[in-house]
Amino acid sequence: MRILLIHSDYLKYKTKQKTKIAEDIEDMKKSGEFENALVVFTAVEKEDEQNTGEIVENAVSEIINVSGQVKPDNIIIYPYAHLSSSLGSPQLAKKILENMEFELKDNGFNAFRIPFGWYKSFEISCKGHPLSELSRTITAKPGEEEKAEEEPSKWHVLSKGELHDPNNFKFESKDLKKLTDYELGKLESTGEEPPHVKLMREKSLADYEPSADAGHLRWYPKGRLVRDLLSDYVYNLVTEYGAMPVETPIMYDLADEAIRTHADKFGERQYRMGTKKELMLRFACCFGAFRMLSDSFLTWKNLPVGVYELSTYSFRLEKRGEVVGLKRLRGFTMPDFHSVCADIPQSLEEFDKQIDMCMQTGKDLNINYEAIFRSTADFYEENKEWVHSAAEKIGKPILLEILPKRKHYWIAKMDFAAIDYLGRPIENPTIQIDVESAERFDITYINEKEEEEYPIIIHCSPTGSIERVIGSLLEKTAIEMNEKPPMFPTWLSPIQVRVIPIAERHMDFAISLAEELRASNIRVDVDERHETVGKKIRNSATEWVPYTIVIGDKELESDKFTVNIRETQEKALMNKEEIINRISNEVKGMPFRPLPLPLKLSKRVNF
RNA sequence: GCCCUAGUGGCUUAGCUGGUAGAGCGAUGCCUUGGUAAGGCAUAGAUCGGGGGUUCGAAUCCCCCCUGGGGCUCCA
Repeated sequence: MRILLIHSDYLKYKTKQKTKIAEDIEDMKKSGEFENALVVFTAVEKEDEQNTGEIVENAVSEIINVSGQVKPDNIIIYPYAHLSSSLGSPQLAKKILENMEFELKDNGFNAFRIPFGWYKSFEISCKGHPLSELSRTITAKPGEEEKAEEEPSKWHVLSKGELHDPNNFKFESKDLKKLTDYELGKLESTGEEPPHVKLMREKSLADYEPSADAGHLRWYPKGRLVRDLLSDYVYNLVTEYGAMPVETPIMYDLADEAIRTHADKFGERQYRMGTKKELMLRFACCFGAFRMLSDSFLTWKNLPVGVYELSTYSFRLEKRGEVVGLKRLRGFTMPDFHSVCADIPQSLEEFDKQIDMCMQTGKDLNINYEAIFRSTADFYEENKEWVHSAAEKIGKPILLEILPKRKHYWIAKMDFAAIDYLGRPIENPTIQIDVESAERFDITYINEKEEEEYPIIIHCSPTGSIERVIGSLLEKTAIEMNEKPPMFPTWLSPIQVRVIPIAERHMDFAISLAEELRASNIRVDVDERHETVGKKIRNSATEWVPYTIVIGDKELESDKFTVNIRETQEKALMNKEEIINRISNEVKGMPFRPLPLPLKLSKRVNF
């Protein structure tokens, strides 16, 4: 509930015209005038409907509090819808306002309620003292009993078809142990900053943009390249799986009932725009995908069918203190894949394939995932065998959460998490079986009996957000720092080969070598600055360049080059073909994009 | 959002209880044309996060705000 309190010399009002939701009133209530009045403009909001008693109580106590300070003769409850962008239903709103009036009278105040649902003219004279204009947001604190009643989830470790108590399980995987501790709230924090935050800036990938909102990043050319490569990777993966890439708007009109209901599930964590139309920014691709699917004609022959979109961007108004680095953003890019399945059995088949797809990304990106399977108790009981076989696909113990009752739109989901340097999970891929949205968005298909039916929808993000993938890769370099030099895999390295000419006379040769490598789809650059070889080698290393080639007199004479290999820290003698073959082999099957930077380092901008 | 903590050239930072900012890296210029993780010299670059206050005088003390980090809570 939103209220605006005006302490006025007088308030005059007159009803003019009825609206559809107008209450019936006696003639004497059609106009009125009140002196020394505390006018409480009030908007009842959607969320107030959960707990009307508490809302009335809190609103009244706030009004009494203010009136104790300004000492008005009258308190006027004035229904004023324009204070909120998320109004509750008129019937309930009226009821709440009536109760407020009653409570105030009961407390001995001269309270009066202005008629609801009429167009009214009014005139108010604000006193203008410091407390004469106040606004308040009234919320119902969640009742203690209500919280206590909610049954907690049951946690297990599922290993080789058997359930174990997480508190006594002998963990072989440190990562699963950490994930379990985190989920059960047992993880102790060291209070450090995750190392990827520093790395993303140091490597000129991304940085905070203080002129935007918190949690929105600027991406420098190298970072943009890495994002694009990962996007290409997911695109190739899901299209191979059969998904159809689409693109949908990033904002939606909350006047649409289905959009509004789906959006309201997200609560305060969304961006809303106070434009003429009440718009929200999407927090996932669901809105566009569902609207597209509900407008398309589906038959059982089409199913299962999937649409895929890379959400550049999704927006979530995460709480201020939760926004950190690449791990949790307010604007992020999420591969979002929705597949429509005829029924539960078909959705389980799809789920299995999507587990394979998520596992594949772990392999391709070389990120270790630990898995959590979550489902309602009902779903688990009915599909125990399938759950266990799905868990088997992970090939190691997983965490299992059984929720006593369904509280979200999904009945079963699997989340995959990477573990960061500080031992905390970064939630990456996810698969969810959604049993609510088809009906809400009126997505139907024609079954074999020619009847219209609601399908099951699976949400899947095979990698999780692109930013989190980059974050996980950076965290991994920090974790492995002592075992090997930090770097990206070659296919993701913004610069794959650096050519270093020793003196001026080696320049032409170096450039032509670079151009030949570039022609073989290798991202190569030339450090032709007037610096010592030692310094250029060092620079190349701090930029994590996998291959560095020094060109001097010897190289002009022979066809062999001395190549510094970052991964093994070896110096190898290779000819041009060997270099090209080695790199092509290393990046095989992975996307390629050309170097989006000047070939010559002297031309390069320092971000 | 709440609690704790921090903010000094592009980056890393020195600056004790108030006296008007010092360095390294980087950048630019000159010298060096060199063989595998920092060559030498010089120059430029700072409204000390912003606003207000206390004071003869504030990077330093006080208040408000912004931004970063950590914690709580939360991630349908």
